[in-house]
Amino acid sequence: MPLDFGCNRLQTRRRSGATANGEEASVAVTISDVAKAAGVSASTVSRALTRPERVDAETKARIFAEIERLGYKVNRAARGLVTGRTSNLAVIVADLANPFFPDIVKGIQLRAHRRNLTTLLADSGENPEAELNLVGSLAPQVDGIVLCGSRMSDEQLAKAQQLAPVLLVNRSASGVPAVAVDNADGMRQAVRHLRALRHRRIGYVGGPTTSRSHHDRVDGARRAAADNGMELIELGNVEPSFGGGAAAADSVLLAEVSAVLTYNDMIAIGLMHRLVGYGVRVPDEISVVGFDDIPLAEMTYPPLTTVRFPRREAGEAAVDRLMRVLDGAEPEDDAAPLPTELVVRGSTTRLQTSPEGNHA
Amino acid sequence: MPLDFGCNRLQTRRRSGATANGEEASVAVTISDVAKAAGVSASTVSRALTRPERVDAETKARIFAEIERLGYKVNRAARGLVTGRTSNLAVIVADLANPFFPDIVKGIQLRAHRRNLTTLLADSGENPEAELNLVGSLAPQVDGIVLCGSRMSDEQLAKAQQLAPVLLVNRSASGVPAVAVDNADGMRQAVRHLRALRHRRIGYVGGPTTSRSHHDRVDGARRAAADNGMELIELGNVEPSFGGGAAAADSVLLAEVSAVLTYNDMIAIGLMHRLVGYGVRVPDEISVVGFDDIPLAEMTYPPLTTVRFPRREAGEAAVDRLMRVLDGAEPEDDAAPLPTELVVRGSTTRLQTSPEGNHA
DNA sequence: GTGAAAGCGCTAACAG
DNA sequence: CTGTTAGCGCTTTCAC
Repeated sequence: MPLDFGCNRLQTRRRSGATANGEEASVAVTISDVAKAAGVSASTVSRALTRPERVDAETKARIFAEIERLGYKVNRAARGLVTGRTSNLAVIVADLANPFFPDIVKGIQLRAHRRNLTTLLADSGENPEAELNLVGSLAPQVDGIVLCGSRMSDEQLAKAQQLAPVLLVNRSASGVPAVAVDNADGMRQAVRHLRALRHRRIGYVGGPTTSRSHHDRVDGARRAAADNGMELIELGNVEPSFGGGAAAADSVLLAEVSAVLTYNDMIAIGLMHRLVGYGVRVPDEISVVGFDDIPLAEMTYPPLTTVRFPRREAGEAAVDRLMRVLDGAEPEDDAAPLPTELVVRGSTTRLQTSPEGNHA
Repeated sequence: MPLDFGCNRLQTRRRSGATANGEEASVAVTISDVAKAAGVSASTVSRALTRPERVDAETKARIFAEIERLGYKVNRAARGLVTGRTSNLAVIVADLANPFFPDIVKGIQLRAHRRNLTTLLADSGENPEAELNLVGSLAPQVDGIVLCGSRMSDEQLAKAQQLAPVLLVNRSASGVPAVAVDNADGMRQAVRHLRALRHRRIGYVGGPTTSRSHHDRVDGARRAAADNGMELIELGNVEPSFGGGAAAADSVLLAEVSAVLTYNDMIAIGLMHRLVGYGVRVPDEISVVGFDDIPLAEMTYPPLTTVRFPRREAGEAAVDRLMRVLDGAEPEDDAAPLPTELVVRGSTTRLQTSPEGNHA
């Protein structure tokens, strides 16, 4: 654990004698500058900021006028020092470049901003150890940490929890608050969709077996297939990436299914890409369905039918939930999972009844 | 988990008697805890952390042992309060979901982490006003701000600069430090590539006219076309998005060019998508070249020939440069622009000499 | 080489 | 309703 050997010198930016007309005010106006200008004490200014109702309306007006004029901004670090609340929120994502995450982060920021929280973002590079280290170094500076797509083991997660209040997005572990998404239901919708399009024998290309959502998804698919009297051929597990999807193309073809479900969009896209390379026509010869509805999904050719994962909503829920936990709520009061939703685009089509019914 | 002793409000997380084997250590060990444990004063511990060479080796060893044992972490907010340095860096990006930005952010984080800086990330949603507001709210908490793809006007930028040291990535404005990328040279390489493939009459689909990089790119293309005796047909300007590219397809076809350069990859991808939809074969009937080399570029069919924009490097350079500025360097000492690099993939091909030389 | 003291900007009792 | 006081955790003179 690398210790921090502090920084060298360097000057703070300082105010430069805020003149009467406030033109000169350069930076770092403090609460006592405001107090002096408004002819009150620092505590009154502080109170005006934190408990406005306990301050005389007129005084308050004067204070806010000065705040405005001087361009005063509270120093959150100083405030945090005394309140014990940093008003900072850390977000750790597995890989920022993975199109799955940005919208979650945006959702988090949206809510955080609304609650006057600042977000510290870090990227673990899919590395569980790095992730835990990040938790360690971020923990002291934040009120809580949102882990998106955490790769940590349950033990590591437990350690992380000792360091700071933690909230999981799309992952679950007993005793750790989380925001869940209804993955199984998404798969159910996808299967039902294929059923409606007359498919009966379908494939499933799985994702990382270590991933909770993989299990939720495959279970959902199995159950739905059974419920609809369909045959589900499981085609193994691949990396949840473009390359992983491409690699699955042969198995898909070999399985002679008329449609294939995938763990996620990246797999679906890689798969379609390879299929197209083979000269297989999607969706005429084979329908494919993704999961997540990442932005890419509508840019492929044909556009991908997929299940929307409510990313922004999950991000928003994450900060709401985390704040509730900080305010003492039970981790157990598990809210209902966020709903998923099938998005039909061009990569699925109705199966012809006759086996050789496909003509270009 | 959150034990709330009678104390009405939130309690700070506190230590709970770190035992010899350090298992109990919960949180918030302070410098004086360490001092006490090591039998020295707080200032000595502080010194050991910030100026190790001024502390007796043996004492130091004892101190570090306790730091380790107790799991002490410096409270950066408290340190910042006295040093005037927050050790925080803000990054504001136009749109996190734009695949162009994540790698820049990663580069920034990499360097920031190495320098023991924490990154605060914010997304301006492409909105200049929101961006300025973010600068305002982030400024007091950071040592400097990196603006990636800033949408602010020069005036807004000037205001921002009053609030905190600012550094621009891939944008320039006089008096504002920036890390530049050699956009013009990238276009030169692209044009040269097409020339080598026998193309003579090529198109250029432009991006936002307000964007500096658009101008650099189109200028580079013009100059290179002239230098190589080629005809460059400018096909107007579109949104730098998938949709913008698709919208440009008709103009491209009408222009009867054998190859087309685009402002960026998203445009190129949208364009190819639409072209494929029309039944136009890429690259056999028309070659297309993107710019940026976003991850998507190698996932299209065919994979996109493009110019790599050194995003990670730009991010790294950004924090280096910003720190140098903070240490008093001149904003003018403009380093050389970062180099770009042509990446040849499948969307360009050699033009047949005979007009009807194309067979599938 | 080390400790004592002061204070960064702010909030939180507690008086008044 | 408002001012005074104390102190959050840390660094930094300044003595010793």
